[in-house]
Amino acid sequence: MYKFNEIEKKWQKRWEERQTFKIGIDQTKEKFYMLVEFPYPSGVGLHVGHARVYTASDVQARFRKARGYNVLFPMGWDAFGSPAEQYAIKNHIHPKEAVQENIQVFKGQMKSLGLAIDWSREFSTTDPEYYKLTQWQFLKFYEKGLAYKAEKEINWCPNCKTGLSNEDAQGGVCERCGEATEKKLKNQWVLRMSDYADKLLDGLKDTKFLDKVKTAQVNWIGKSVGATVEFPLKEVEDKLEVFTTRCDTLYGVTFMVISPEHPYLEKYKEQIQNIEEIEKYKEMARHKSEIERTDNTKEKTGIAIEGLKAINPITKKEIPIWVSDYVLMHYGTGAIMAVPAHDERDYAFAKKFNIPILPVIEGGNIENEAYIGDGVHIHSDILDGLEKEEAIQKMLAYLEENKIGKKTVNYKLQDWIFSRQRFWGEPIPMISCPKCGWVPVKEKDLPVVLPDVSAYEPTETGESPLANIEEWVNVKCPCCGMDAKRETDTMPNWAGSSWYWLRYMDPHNESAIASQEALRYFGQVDLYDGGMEHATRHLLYARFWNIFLHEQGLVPYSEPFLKRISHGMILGPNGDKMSKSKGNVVNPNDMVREYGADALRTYEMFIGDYAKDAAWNESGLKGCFKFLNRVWNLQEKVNEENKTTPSLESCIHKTIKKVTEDIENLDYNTAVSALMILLNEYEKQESISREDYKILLQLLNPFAPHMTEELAEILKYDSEISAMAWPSYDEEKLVEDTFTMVVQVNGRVRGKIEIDTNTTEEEMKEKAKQIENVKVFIEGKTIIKEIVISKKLVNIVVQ
RNA sequence: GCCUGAGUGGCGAAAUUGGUAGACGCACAGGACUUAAAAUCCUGCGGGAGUCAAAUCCCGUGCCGGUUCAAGUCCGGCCUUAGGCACCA
Repeated sequence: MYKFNEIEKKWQKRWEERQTFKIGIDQTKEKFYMLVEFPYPSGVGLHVGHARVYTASDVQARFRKARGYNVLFPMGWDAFGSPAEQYAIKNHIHPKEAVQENIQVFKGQMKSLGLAIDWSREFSTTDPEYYKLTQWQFLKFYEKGLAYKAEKEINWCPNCKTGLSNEDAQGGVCERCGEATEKKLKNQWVLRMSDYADKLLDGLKDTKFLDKVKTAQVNWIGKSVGATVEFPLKEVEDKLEVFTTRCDTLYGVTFMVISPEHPYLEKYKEQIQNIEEIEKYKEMARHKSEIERTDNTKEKTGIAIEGLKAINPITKKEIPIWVSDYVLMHYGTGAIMAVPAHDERDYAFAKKFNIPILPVIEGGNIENEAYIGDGVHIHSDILDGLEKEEAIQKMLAYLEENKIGKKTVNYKLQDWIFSRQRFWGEPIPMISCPKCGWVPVKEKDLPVVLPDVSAYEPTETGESPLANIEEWVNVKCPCCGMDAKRETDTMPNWAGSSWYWLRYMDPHNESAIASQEALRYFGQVDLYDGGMEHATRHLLYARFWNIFLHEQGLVPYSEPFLKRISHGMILGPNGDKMSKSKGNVVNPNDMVREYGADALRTYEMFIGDYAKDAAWNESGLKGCFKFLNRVWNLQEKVNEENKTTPSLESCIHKTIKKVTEDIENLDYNTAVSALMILLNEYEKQESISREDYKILLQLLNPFAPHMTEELAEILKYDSEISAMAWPSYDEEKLVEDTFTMVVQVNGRVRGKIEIDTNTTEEEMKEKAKQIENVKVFIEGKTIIKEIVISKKLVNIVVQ
C-alpha cells in the first residue's frame, strides 16, 4: 500500500516551494483561463461538494497545461456580505477577523487537495486595495449617469433589515433568510441596468453558455414587444398611458386598471370621489407580502375609481378605471387596458365585478372563459377580418399616424438596487452636501475604508449601522468644503464579484483594474464553472458590469465569459441535500486523512455525470483508493523497454483518445473508467514497458497528481509529469486486427464470431451463414434481405 | 400554467451517425491465501425457462402506440421527477 500521506505532503510542499503553478504573461503560448466561482469563506469550511468543483477545475487546468497552454487558474475570496457578518455577530468578533480565520481554513483545505492554483494571484474582495477599485468603478458608473439615487419601492427584508434587488428577492422571498419580503419606499442607489437589457440579450449570441443558462437569462430579461397607447381622461386634461402587446384588441377594451401605487391616485385625489376607500385599499396592498400579491390563484380584488374616467382613443367610448393590485407598478406603465374577452386575468376581474365582456376575436366561448387563442378579428371596424399579426401592424400604423400611441419594447429586467443597509460591504463613495447635493469622493481619497467599530448589527430604523458612527459619517464636502455627510449604505455583495476575474489577470496593479497588456493577453474566461443559482444574478450583474467597462474602453472584450457550465451537487448518502442540521455533511479533511487527496479526487470525478447531482458513497471512494493502489503496485511489473508493448498499442491509443476527449467534454467519469480499463489490460500482462506505464501515469495525473508524480520519480523518467506534454494518439493505431461480428436474423442476435478486420462484406455474409445457431433460424426459409454493416454486423431477414 | 432537462440491474452509472443494452465501479455470493481477521487475488452476478453443467430460448432501458431489417437512441400521445419562470399586460 502506498503512503499517500507522506507523498501528498511532499509534492504539495514541492509545488509551493518551486511555484510550479505560478504563471505570467507569455506571448509565445496560447492562454487558457479556467475560472471557478470564488467561494464565500463561511465558518463551516469546505465540504465534498466544493471539493468536486475545485477538483474538476483542477483536472481541466492540469490537462490544458499539459497540452501546451499557459493556464490561468486563480483563486480568491468573496468575503463581503451577510453570512460573514452574521458569523461575526454570533461569535462576537469583527467580520474582518472572522473572514481572515475562515480564509485560512478554506485555503488549507484547498491546498490539501493539491490544487494547481497560482496562489500569488490570491485576493479577497474585502481587501481595501481591492474594494478601492470596486469603489472607483462605482464612480465610473456615476460619472456616466448610470448610478443614481432614487426614492423607490424596493424589496425589504424585515428579518435582515435591508433592501434587496429584484434578483435577490425572487419569488418574494429573501435570498438570505427565506423571509417573505415587503415593499418599502426607500431612497436607494440604483444602477441603470435596464438600459443594457438589449445588450445583455444580444451578447448571449457571442457566448457558449449552456442552453438552460441562456434561457434563464432570456426569461429574466423578459423582452416583450408591444405598444404604448394613450387614453385621454374625461374629467381632466391628461392621458393615461398603458403598455400592451395586443394593441389589435383595442376595440375590446371595456375597462382600465391601474396599480395601487400609480401616481395618478395622488395627483387626482381631488377629483376622485371615493378616495378614502381607495387609500384603504392602497394600505392593504402595501402590507401584503409579495407572495400574497402575486399568487394568481387567489380571487381578484379592486375598486372602481369614481370621478375619473377614460376615453377609448379608437372608439371614443367612455370606460371606467379601476384600481387593483394585479397590476404591477414596476412593469410597463403601471396601468393596463383590460380586454376581458381575451385575457384570463381581465376575464376573472370582469366576471367578479360584472363588467361587460366584448369579444373582438373569433373563437372560443366567452360565456365560460377568455379566448386567448388566435383568430379573425370581429367587431373591430378597420381590423375586421384580419389575422393577429396583420391586425397588430395595422393598428400600430394607425396609432402612430394619429399620435395616440407607438411601438414600444418593454423589459422585465429592472434597474439594479445597489444599496444595502449593512455594515459589512463596500462603502458607497458618495458624500451628501446640503449645498452641492450628492458629490463623489475624490479619486485620490479612495478607498473609503470601513471604520473599526464594536457594533455592526443592523439597526431597527432601516439605516445602515455606519450611520451611527459620527466621526466617520461627518466629512467636509469635497466640492465646497462645508459640513457634509457620507453615504452610509454599502454595496451588495454582488459588487465585488462583478469584476474579480479581471483582477486575477494582474492582481497587484496599484493604478488600474489590471494592465491593458494583461487584459488583452488573458482576454475572456475560457471556461467558467459555477452554480445554477447564479444564472440570473451574478452572471447577469457580471456581464452588465463588463459590458459597461468595455464601453468605457477599460477592458478589451464586451462579454467576459466564453463558456459557462454548471455542476451538480454532492448529496448526502441518503440522497438528501447535505446540511449541518441533517448531520449528513461529509468533510473532505476526513476523507483526505483516511484515503488521501488523490483517491478523493478520483472518486469525485468518477461519481457520475459532472452536471448532475450525486449521492455520496464512501464505498465508491474505497473502490477508487483500491484502483490507485493497483496502479502503485503495478510498478513492480515495469520492464526496461522504452517502447509501447505491441499487444497493448491499440488499447493505449484508444485510451489516450478517450481520456483526452472526455476531459475536453467534461465527461470526467468515463475518463476515469477508461483508465480503469487500461489498468485491467496492463494487469493481464506478464510485464509492461516503461513507456506503457508512463502513458498511464500521464493520463491519470490530472486526477491523481501526487501519486503519479511520485511514481514518475521512482521510475526516473526524464521530467516531472507536470512538465511533460500530454500523450498523443495515432488514428491508425486505434484499429485492431480482429473484431466481433454480430449476426442477427430478423433483427435478433443469433451468433457472434471474432473475425479478421479486413474481411469483406461478401465474406462477412458467407461466414455469418456458416454459424450453427444462425443456420437453425434460416433453414427452410427464404432470405429476403441481407444487411451488412462493415466491421460490425450482418442482419439476415427471412420469411 | 409556461419553458428546459431527466427517467436504464440491488446501487452509482456506460452505450459515435439508430447497429452486441448494462462498459467501469460499488454492494453481494463462492473460492484462494491466513491460526484468524483485515488487505490482496480468482470466479460469478438484470429477470425467467432450460441443463449435472452447458448450449440455447423468452422477457427487459417510465407507460401506450408508430416508423425501421434493426429503437435506450427517431416520431406521436401520456405519466413521474428535478430545475427555471410565473397576475409581466
